[in-house]
Amino acid sequence: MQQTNIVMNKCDQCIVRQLSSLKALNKEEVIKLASSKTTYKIKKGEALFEEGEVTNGVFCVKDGVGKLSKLSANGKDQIVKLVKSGELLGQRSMISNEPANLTAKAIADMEVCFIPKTEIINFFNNNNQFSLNMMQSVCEDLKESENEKIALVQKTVKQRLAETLLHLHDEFGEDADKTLKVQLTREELAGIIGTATESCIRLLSDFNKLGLIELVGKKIMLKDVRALKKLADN
Amino acid sequence: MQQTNIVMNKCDQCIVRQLSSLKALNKEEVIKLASSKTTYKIKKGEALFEEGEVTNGVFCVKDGVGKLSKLSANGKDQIVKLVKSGELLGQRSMISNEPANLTAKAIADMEVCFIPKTEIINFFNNNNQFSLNMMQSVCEDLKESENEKIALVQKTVKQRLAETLLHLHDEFGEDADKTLKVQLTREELAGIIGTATESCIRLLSDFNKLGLIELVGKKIMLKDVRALKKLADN
DNA sequence: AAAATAACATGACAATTATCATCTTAATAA
DNA sequence: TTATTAAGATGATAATTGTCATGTTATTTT
Repeated sequence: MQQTNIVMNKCDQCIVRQLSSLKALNKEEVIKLASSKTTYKIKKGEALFEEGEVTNGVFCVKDGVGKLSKLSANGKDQIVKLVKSGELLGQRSMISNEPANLTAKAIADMEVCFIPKTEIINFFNNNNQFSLNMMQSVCEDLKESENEKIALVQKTVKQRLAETLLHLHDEFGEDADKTLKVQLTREELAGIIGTATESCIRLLSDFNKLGLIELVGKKIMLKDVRALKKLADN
Repeated sequence: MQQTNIVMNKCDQCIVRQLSSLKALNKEEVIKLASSKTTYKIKKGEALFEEGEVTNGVFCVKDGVGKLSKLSANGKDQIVKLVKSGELLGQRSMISNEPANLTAKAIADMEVCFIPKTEIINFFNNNNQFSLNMMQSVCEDLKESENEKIALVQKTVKQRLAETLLHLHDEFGEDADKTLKVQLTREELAGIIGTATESCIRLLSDFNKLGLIELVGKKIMLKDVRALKKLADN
C-alpha cells in the first residue's frame, strides 16, 4: 500500500501525465506505467534516438527541449518539430511499427521517461479514450506539418522567420529579461525556417535595425509583435 | 435476408473496404455501414468540401482522383496530397473535431461515399483493429508530410519535379500510350512541387530536351526513369 | 591566461526562381 | 464554324536566396 502510493506519485503528478494522451489513464494504469517506465537524463546536444533506430516505445518529456530533425545530403539539419515538457516523443514510429524517421536531440538538458511499446499497446487496447487522445495528437501534428509545408512554399524566408519567432514566443515564452526562453543557435533557427544560416543571421540583423526585435547577445527579444504578425501574414 | 445480402454487397466488395482502414470491419459492421452511407458523384473541378467547412464524416473514394489543397493569399493553390480510389478522405478533421483545414476537389470525375461521423465513432469504440488501422493511416500521412516538408527545403525545384513525376508514375501508373495516368495541368503540377507555373513548364521543356521525359500534347511520358531518380536524389 | 574552437556577422557575388509580357495552341462556348 | 477563353510555351528581367570569403566576438579547452 505504502509502496504503491510512492510509485504512483511518481507518474501521477508528472506534467506529462497531465498534458499528454496519458491523461486518460486511470489509477491502476498509472501504477502500471510507473513500474514499467525508465527515466533518463539527456544533456544538451545528445540524441534520444537517431534516424533509422528502432525505438520500441515512446518518450515522455518531463523537462527540457528537444528537436526532431533530419540531416540532408549537404549537411544541413532540417528541424521538423520542437518538443517541450509535457509532450510525448516517438509516437509515430511506434504506431507505424517503423524505425525512427527523424533524429531526436536535446536542445536544452532534458529529463525523459521511456515507456515500452508493450505497455502503450496495452493501454491502447483497454482504454478507448487513451487511443482517441493519441490519435488526436498525431492528427494535430499532421495538421501542423501540412500548414508548415504550405508556409514553406507560399511564404518568403523573411515571413517564415517572423512567423517562427512568434511561434517560439507563444510556445516557450520569455525569460525574465524578456528574451525568448528557447535558446536556439542561428543555425538551428535557420534549420526550422529552412534557409541558410547566413540568410537567417542577415534577416535577424534587418529585423533588429527595423526595431522588430532586439539582439541581446545571442538572445532574441521581440519588440514589436504586431509588426511581426503583419509581416508574417502578408 | 435477401435485402441484407444486396445491401452488404454494396460495401463488402468495394475497393475502399478492401484497401482502407475499413478492412478491419466485420460483416455486421459492413452491413451497418452500407445502410448509413451516402453515395455521390463529383465532376472534375468540383469540390467535395472546402477549407473551413464542417464535414462531420469521412469520404470513401471509390473512383477518380482528388486533390487536397490550400489557396494562398496570392491566389496560388498549394496541393498537399492527391487521393485515389481505395482511400479515405477527411479523417483528420473528423478525428480532431475541427473544420476542414484543406479544400478537396476532384481532378478526375469521382465517385465517393460519405460515412457519417457517428458511424465511424461507433466502429472506433467497438473495433480496436479499425482504430489501429486509422491511426496508422494518419501516421503514414504524417510521415509523408514531414518528408515532403524536408524535400521542399532541401531540394531544388528541378529535383522536386523529377521526384514528383516518379511519384505520380508509381502511384497512378501509366495509360496504354505510356503517358502518366493522372492528368494534371501544369498549374496543378506546379502546385504540388510548390513553384510558379512558368518554372514548372520551363523545367518540363528542359527535361524533354534532355530526353528524360516526352511531352505528348499535354500528357507526360517518362522516358528515362533511372536518370530522373538520379536527378531527384542528388 | 592563452590558444583554439565555435558562433555570429557582413560583404561580394552567383544561382535559382518568380514575375511580367507575349505568343501559340487547344478546348469550349456562342 | 467562329469567337472566346483557357492552357501551354518562351523570352527578358528582377527579386530572392545561397555560397564563399573573411572578420569579429564569445566560449571552451589546454
